[in-house]
Amino acid sequence: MTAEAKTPQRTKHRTRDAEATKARILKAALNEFSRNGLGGARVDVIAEKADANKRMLYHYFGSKEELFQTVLENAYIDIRDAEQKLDLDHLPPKEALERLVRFTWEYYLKHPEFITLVNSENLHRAKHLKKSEIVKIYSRRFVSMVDTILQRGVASGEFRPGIDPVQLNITIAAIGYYYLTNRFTGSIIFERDLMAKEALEERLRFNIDTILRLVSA
Amino acid sequence: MTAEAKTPQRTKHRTRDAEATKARILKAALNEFSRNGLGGARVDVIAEKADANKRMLYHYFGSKEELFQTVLENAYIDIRDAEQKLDLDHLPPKEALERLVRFTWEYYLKHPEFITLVNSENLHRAKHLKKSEIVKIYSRRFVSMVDTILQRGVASGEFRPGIDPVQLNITIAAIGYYYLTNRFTGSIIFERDLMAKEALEERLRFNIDTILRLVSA
DNA sequence: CAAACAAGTAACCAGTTAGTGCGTTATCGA
DNA sequence: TCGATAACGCACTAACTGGTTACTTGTTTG
Repeated sequence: MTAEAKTPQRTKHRTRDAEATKARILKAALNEFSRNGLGGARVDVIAEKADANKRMLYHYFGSKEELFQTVLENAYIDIRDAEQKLDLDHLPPKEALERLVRFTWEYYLKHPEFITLVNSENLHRAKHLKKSEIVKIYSRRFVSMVDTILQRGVASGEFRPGIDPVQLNITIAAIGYYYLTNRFTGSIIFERDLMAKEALEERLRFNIDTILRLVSA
Repeated sequence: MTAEAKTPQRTKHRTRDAEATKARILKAALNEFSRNGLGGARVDVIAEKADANKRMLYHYFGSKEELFQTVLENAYIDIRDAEQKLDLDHLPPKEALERLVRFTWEYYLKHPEFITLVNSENLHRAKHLKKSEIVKIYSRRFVSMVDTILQRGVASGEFRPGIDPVQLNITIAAIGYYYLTNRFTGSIIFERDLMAKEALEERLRFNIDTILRLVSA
């Protein structure tokens, strides 16, 4: 099952490197948590995947839940950072919005772990995110991003006024997130492969269309 | 925590009733699975909540996974049945669509277990749903329902042609499902109580608007 | 009404789980 | 080079987990 997993040859003497070990544990934890959820993830498996001793995991992160919280925080920081880099303020409103819809879709597609992590966190009523101050700070910048696009669009007459940026934000996420998180049950119920190349492209086009129709004047 | 749980007084001699016991187990399982997911659910807890012996659970359902499959099947059958009862064919297309959006939203709101169950099933790559023939049959009727509305709307000139009923179906589900399944993380990130009465009403209005704008000619 | 069967129960088991106690070894500043 | 510190690892455990064994008790029917 994990034949190729122990990539770094298990030399008896690996040079000591706290940061590297931490990073390996974090990477393995992200993988295991996203694959099986917080409840289904196994601490022993994380340690093994990280080619680290379980004792190190507890030394650096304290407990399974604290490790989960760190992994979750990192995941949120990563997506928010990527969003900021989009630099939408220099684009015409319509193009900015289209680009955001496309980005959101492609990010979810490239990082299915993010979706699974968020699902797991909601199953636990966001108890870990509640404690995370850093995520709250990042979130504010994100919400105001869409707000700015919306305002510019209204000013130029392209968008209709009165749209709640939070509702728009949620909708942009929803139409991509739902499709991808429920891709397995969806493929059965709709009797088509939702993950086929053309199906994915069609969905992205549909989503851009949905959002533009929603905001158009 | 479960002070009032053992509602039926634990008389030493309860009259024997296989169907009632089965039903109690199923109800308790739905509760436990939706609260904690398949992995997080505990068989002992289900038995206790059902006020039944764990052996009965294995006698009637075989294993934890088979019990989960039954619970999941029942949940799908319930929502499909409710949808059929909407009787949308006798309504003008626009009203029919609005009613479907409203129904979907309210069903998710009333039955959060359904959402959690579906999430759990997707974490397991739909391995249980794959085996369920009955759900596939029910799904077909459901997809054709939206297709019919769409066709009637195009014929009357109210809707634009060329809309894929599957994409529309997915979108209707998505804008409600995402909001509700991520209500905990969402309330933190957007710094507002997404479950407040006015917030829910606003979201429903927004969703109806989104779908009508999407299909309008 | 007795025997056959189904419903129901308690105690138990083997494997797993998150978490630790304690000893070893590499690294680095003095 | 020495000794302090931090990285690392083995082996353990107490509690838990899904599943079972062996049994009792109620119900039905020839």
